[in-house]
Amino acid sequence: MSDSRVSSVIQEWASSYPVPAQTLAPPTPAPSGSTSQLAQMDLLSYSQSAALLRGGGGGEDRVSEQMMGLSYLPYAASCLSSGPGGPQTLTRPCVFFCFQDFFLSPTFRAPATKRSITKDSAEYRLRRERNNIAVRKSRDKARRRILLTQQRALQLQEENQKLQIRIGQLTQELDTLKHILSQRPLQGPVEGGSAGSSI
Amino acid sequence: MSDSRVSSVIQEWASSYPVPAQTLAPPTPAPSGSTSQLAQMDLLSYSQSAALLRGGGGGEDRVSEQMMGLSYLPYAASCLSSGPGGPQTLTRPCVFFCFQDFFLSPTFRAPATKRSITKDSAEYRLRRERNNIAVRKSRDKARRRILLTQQRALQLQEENQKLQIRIGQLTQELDTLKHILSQRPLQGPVEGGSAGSSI
DNA sequence: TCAGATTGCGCAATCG
DNA sequence: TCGATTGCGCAATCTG
Repeated sequence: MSDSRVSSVIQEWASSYPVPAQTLAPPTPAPSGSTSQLAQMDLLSYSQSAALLRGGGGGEDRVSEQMMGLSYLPYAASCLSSGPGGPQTLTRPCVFFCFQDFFLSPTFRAPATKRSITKDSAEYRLRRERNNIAVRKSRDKARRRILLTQQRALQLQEENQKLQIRIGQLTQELDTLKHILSQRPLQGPVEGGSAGSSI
Repeated sequence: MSDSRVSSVIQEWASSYPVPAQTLAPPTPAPSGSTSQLAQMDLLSYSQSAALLRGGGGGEDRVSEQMMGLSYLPYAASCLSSGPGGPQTLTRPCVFFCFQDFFLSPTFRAPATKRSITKDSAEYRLRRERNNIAVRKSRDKARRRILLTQQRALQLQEENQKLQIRIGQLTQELDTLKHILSQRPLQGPVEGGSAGSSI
């Protein structure tokens, strides 16, 4: 059921020793043919692409537009996770490749916090459950946000129409008054009323 | 950005998300009931809740609001879907109930699509892969839609401010004209003499 | 009945 | 370290 992608050992190592992708991963994931589409995505570190996707509205649009037309095409097999039991293909092979010999050496000890991460462990289940709760919470939040935005757009549109109508009324009234004024000579010579025409 | 363009875009958007006006009202804060909140969700059939969630924006808001406080808590076991192999509880029993005798009768043959559904089968993998593609496509679409909605809301807000300013200008101009007219007798006072203020 | 489209969910990676 | 986000796959369901 669970599609574990990267072997847990490597996962531990990866999360424990975050290596700047741009420095250690001269990825160049062989942008040949079928894998090039994902390769583009990989050229951006997660933080970079995430920043584009989240904060920068325009940026998000740009990146999205680039991916939009192709992102739902089947992933290249090399980018897909292999079977749950089979050997895992790393998403960022370059990073791990360089150091896995060392980190997988017998002298290397995983940090204490990572030791108990086994799919069978209670620790793992606890973490998973906590994350699942966080995910549900986050998605609820997102749904509410989207809904509020939609409602706000609708309200703004309605208000917009009302304002347009109001402008039409005011304009017409203004025209009427201007017409009346144009028909009424300035006169006022009676008491020297200086009806200054300010308009 | 011209009004018409924004409006048309909004119209298009609104038509794809028809939200009854009354549902836009602020959601009622969910009557306090600890267990009733999830239960209420269950009382809605999938199609009903789906209709609310899709078409009725406000409805989704209501339902979501009710669940919001609890939805990210761990699901009760009874709320989880049964195992893939286990007997499925129909979400819309009313519909199928009426006909299940027929469809489950010996003379009824399970459709070909159901026969070959094994996780090992190529048919299964084919379907999964197609669905994965569809999912990616659908989510891309949703992302774009959300982005467009956000952008439209911003545009409408800006346009609204401009309209407000315009209304202020027109109102002031109107007041000025009215003032002028009030100061100016109804013309021809020389021979008419009846200078009645018409405004 | 069928195939694509949606949607809720869990997992893993990553962010903050 | 831990909750919050996000992309993804799965399964159930909807839709035309």
